[in-house]
Parts: sequence; structure tokens; C-alpha cells
Amino acid sequence: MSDSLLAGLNPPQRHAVTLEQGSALVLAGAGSGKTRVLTTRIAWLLQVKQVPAYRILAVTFTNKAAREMQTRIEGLIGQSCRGMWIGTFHGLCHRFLRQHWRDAGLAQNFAIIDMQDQLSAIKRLLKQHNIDSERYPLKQIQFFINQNKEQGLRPQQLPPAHDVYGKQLQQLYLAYQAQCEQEHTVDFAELLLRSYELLAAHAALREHYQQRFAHLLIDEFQDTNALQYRWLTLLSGSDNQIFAVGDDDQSIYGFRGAEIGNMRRLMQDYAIEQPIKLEQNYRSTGAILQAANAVIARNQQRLGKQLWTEAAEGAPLKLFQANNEQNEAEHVLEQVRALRQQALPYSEIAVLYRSNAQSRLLEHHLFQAGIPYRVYGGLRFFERQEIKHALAYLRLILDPDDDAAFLRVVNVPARGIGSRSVEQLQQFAQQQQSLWQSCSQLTGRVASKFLTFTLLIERLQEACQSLDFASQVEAVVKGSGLREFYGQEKEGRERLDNLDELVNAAALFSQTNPEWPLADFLAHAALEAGEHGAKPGEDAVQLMTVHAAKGLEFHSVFLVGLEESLFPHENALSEHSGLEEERRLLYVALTRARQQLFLSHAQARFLHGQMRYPLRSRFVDDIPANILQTIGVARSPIAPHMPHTAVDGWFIGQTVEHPVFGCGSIAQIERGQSVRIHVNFVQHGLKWLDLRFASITPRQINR
DNA sequence: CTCTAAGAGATTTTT
DNA sequence: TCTCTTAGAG
Repeated sequence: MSDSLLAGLNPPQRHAVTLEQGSALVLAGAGSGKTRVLTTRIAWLLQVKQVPAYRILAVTFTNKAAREMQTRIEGLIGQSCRGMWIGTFHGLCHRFLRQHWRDAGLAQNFAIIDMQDQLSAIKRLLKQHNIDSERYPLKQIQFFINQNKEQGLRPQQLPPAHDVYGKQLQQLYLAYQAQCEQEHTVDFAELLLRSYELLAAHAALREHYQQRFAHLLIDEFQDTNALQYRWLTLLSGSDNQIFAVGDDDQSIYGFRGAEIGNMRRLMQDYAIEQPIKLEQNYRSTGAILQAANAVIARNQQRLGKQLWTEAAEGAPLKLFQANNEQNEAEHVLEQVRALRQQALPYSEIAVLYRSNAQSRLLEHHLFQAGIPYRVYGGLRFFERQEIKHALAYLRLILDPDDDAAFLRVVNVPARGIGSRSVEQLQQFAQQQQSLWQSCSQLTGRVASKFLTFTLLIERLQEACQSLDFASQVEAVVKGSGLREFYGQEKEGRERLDNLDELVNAAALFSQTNPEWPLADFLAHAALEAGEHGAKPGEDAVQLMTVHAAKGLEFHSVFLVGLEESLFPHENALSEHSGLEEERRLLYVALTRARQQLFLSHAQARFLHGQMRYPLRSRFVDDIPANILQTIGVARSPIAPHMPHTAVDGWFIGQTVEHPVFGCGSIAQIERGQSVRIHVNFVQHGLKWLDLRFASITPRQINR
């Protein structure tokens, strides 16, 4: 039995799968069979080591990955892995909190709110406290709250702030927490923090779970944040095994709090002497791997590994230099057609870009040419307005004190309750009680308006009691007036379809999880916003950001916009180790391709309403020339000899001095009619300087 | 309450 | 340039 499990594994894979005791860090390069190792290890534990399924906990970052892992394990062992805890960090914490809601200090019917909901919650908070959202941008407050939660910090635990601004932020964090308590809502970070705190505070509970989970397996370990790491260590106790799989070179979520350092920390904390390295790549050609290796080798902070393959070198990477972004899109189109000629399905072609804004032009060209395409990104199913409205009604049925849900639909469809009336109600509630409770205490003209609404909700509540799950959703969609509302709207057709789809989703959910209450469906909707990608079976060219492409692979990959300021992105240059993350991002992009890579950059690009003349990305210079073939040069080049990252001796990152603006560093160089440089001055901020007029001097670096 | 117009901001985003 | 948000008029 064990033989068939291990058949076809290479030595390091086999070593990882059959590790007897102690914790391990598996450093799994792109395309090295990471998922296979993880799933085979679990199957091996179950079958060979006879570990009961309930003693295993497997964590991933996405629902998709969790599902895939589960199916693959079940395929390996030939039966269901019931009893095993397998899911995302958030999904598992949610499960834990539903079970221990009382100990966690939560309401039994707590609702999970997504980032959108969180933002509107903060918005309400600002209004209530009369705080200028110019001075305190919503996004910034949200970032502040989430960042602290992800560090495990409650408002009370923050070091005292010295300035007014910091004090205000702390106050807002505190007020936000109070609001969530009152509304029985829990945001994403809160799921983790609550679970962590409960485990930390409740010894009996902690010991119970520590004894239960003999094996903790974590996928994409490089993406864990500080709190997730602490949660894991708490759960692992002193003698449970942690089996972490990840790739430091593919850590691209630093900006969201992922801590690449958790890999080294794990090795220290769990006495792991050497990571197990999976370096044989089964995906790409030799040329593609050479390029990827060369690029990533320039990063300093690495655990170190080098991908290799038994496959042939294959075709060289093709570099196209376009004269502008239109020309670049035309080139992609041309090449896509050529690939199609060779009978390659469209779905095996991906066009990757650094930022979403770049997709529009590509879409336009593909559309014109009648080539099917699919753009990843944008709103997902459960994030759509009409779906959120329907869910808000369901939330209210479940918990009328959910103010967020109340406010969302109190006047949708319109029932004459304007902002004036709502403000009066909020005044009355005084943050002491829920809006729902206040409704019943109101008197006068305003009261009657709200009465129609509360009666509606109560009627729906009653109607739902006798109904099965999907019928409840159906009843709400109809009874709330939402269906009629969107039926009348001009462009409401798609929304109506989506509402029908919601009913289907509910039916499917109750089928798969019989006996699970409505609250779980709502949690499911929040935690799994739905797929971004193509409908299965659809043959379309795949358009997405490099981030979205992680974990995927394609026969042919186009990587467009390889220009300074776009990739690497200009904002990244000023961030701490931003350039290294950009380089990892490139590494991810390159390793998506199995057979063929097309790289391109434009000499001129219209960006933010301005024509820009970006330089070719410095990253292109990192790719060995012998595997890089230039297949096209702009027809009417603006600059005959396209420079690299330096022009006339000036280079990006260089420190310069200006007689008026003082000292600064070069953020960007452009060559159009003349050479312009973008300098970030210490005193005066970003300024464009034309070298024909500006007199700047290089400054000796003495830091 | 809904519609229009003006203004700010424009990386990446698994949950 | 484009898109999303908010303010003010109708």
C-alpha cells in the first residue's frame, strides 16, 4: 500500500512524505510537486501510520486550495477524509468560534463581515463621531485596525500614541471594536484574533486541541502573517508535528502582512536543521527555468534553492519592444493567433500584467478580434450589490440587531426612508441600543415609516420558519421586494439572474451540508466570495495580474508592461524590501509558463492621462542573453538605442542634488524629445525635471 | 430621493 | 484618461 503511494516520487519528495517525527519545513519551488507532497503525506499518515483522520489539521490560504487538497487526498486513499480539519485559516477559526462562541464572548449568531462591510462600518463610525474623513481616510483606518489585529494587538494593548493623529486612530479602533460587539459582527482578522485569544486564555480548551491535533500541515507557509504563526504555535503545543510547505521565492503578499521571516522562525522555534528542498521542476522548459533562476538569484534574503529540470531547453524567451501600448496589445493578438494556428487552446494562453489597469486595452483588442477571453479580478459573486442586499435581509432575519444589515436595506427597495429619517433613528439609538430596538420605541411620523420595514422583516421571519433553506432565500428575494425592484431597473437583467443563482447556491449548500443553519450559509458567503475565474470548460484566453496567476500554469504566457515604474512598480521602490518582492513577483510570473514565454515592454505608454516614456524594466537585464530572443523592435522607435535603467549616466535610485530642492533620489527616467527625470526630494517631494533646463548634480553616497 | 457634475486618485488583495 | 465617490440641485 505504501509502495503505491510513494511510487513516482523523487527522493526529496519521498523523504518529506515519509518523515517520521519532528517538524519539517519543505522548501518547494514552483512546479516541484508541492501539492502532491502535501496530499501524499496526509494519505501516508492515514494509511501507513494509521493516524486517525480527526488528529490531522491541514491549513491552506484559499478555499480552492483546500478543496483541491481534500479531493486529492480522497483520491489517494479511496475514501472520504471525514473528521479531518481541512480548510483555510479563516474557515477553521470560524468553525472553532461557532463551536465555542460562548467562551469566545461572541453572540451565537455572529455574522462575518468582509472588507467591503468593514469599510462601511468604519464610515458609519466616522460619521457618528463627527470625524473628518479627509484627515482620516477610511482606507487608512481600515489598514490600521487590520494591521494591528494581525499583529495580535487590541486597542488597549497599543503603545500610547504621541501625536493627535495616532491617538485618534487608536480611539477609532476602540470604537470600531465596540460597534462590532454591539452589531454582533466579526471581521476577517477578528476570526483569527478571537480564536487565538481564546486558545491562549483557556487552558483546558487549548490542551484539548493540542492533544487532538497530532499533525499540523500548512500550505503556502511563506504567506502566513504574525498572528497565523502564533495561532499555529499555540495549537502545536510542545510535541505536535508541524509540517510546513512553502516557497520564500514566491512570497508576494508582504504588503498584506505576510511575513517571509516566519520560515526562518519556524526552523528556529522547532529545531529544524535543514529545510527539505524540492528543486526538480516538472513544469517548464530549461530556458524558462534558467530565466527564473537568474532573476531570483539577485535577491539577497533567500533560503536558497535552484530549480532544475530533465526537460529540454526548449524555445528561447521572446522579447518584444513595442513603440506604445497599442502596439504591444497588437503584438499579443498576433502571437495569440499564431498559437491558435498551432492548435493550442485559448485557455492554455495567459496574459499577465502587473496592475489591473493594463487589462482594458488588451480586452479591447481581443474583443475587436473576436477572440474569447476571461478577465480575472473585479467583483465576485457574493460581493455583488444585489447579492449583498439579499444577504442583508437574511442577516436581519437571523439577527435584527445587525445594524450594518439594517442600514444596508432599510431603504432598498426605496420605501421613503431617507438619510434624514435614518439619522434621527441613529440619534435616538445613541449607540446604546440597536437600530431595530429603537424602532419600536420611536413615536411620531418617523416611526410609521420604520414600522413598514420592521413589519416586513417580522413577516419574513415568520414565513421562513416553516421553510427549508433554499425556499427561505427564495422567499426573502421575493418578499423583500428586491426581485421586483431589479425587475424594473433598466439594466437589472443580470442582477435578477444573480438573485436566482443565489437561490441555487443556497439549495446546493443545504444539499451538501444538511442540517447546517442559515448562519453557516451566510458565513460561507462571506468567507468564500466565489470564483474569479473562467467557467469550467470555457475556452478563453486568460487575463490576470501576476498575483492572481500564482499557483496556475499555462502552455504559453505573455508578460506585458516590463517597464520601470510599472514592473517593478514605482511605489515598490520606496517600500522596505519592495524591490525584492517585485522580483519574486517576476519569478512567479515566469514560472507560470510550461513551454513559451513572451515578454514585452512599450517605449511610450499613456498612463494617468499623460504620455510617458518608460525605460525598459531592469529585470529584463537579469535574464541571460543566450535564452532571450528579441523578436520585434518598434517600427518607429522614439529612442533609437533603448537604454536600460540608466540614461546619460543617470540611474534610478541614484541620489542627486538640486540647487533649490536639495537632496533627493531618482524615481524614474524618461526619454522622449529630451531626457526627463522624476526625483523624489527629501524636502519637496516628487518633481519632474527636464535635463535641458534643470541643473542637478550627482551626490556621493555616504549613508 | 435620484440624478448629474465635479473632484480625487489611480499596485498587488488568497480570507 | 478613466473610474469611483461625494456634494448639490432638481
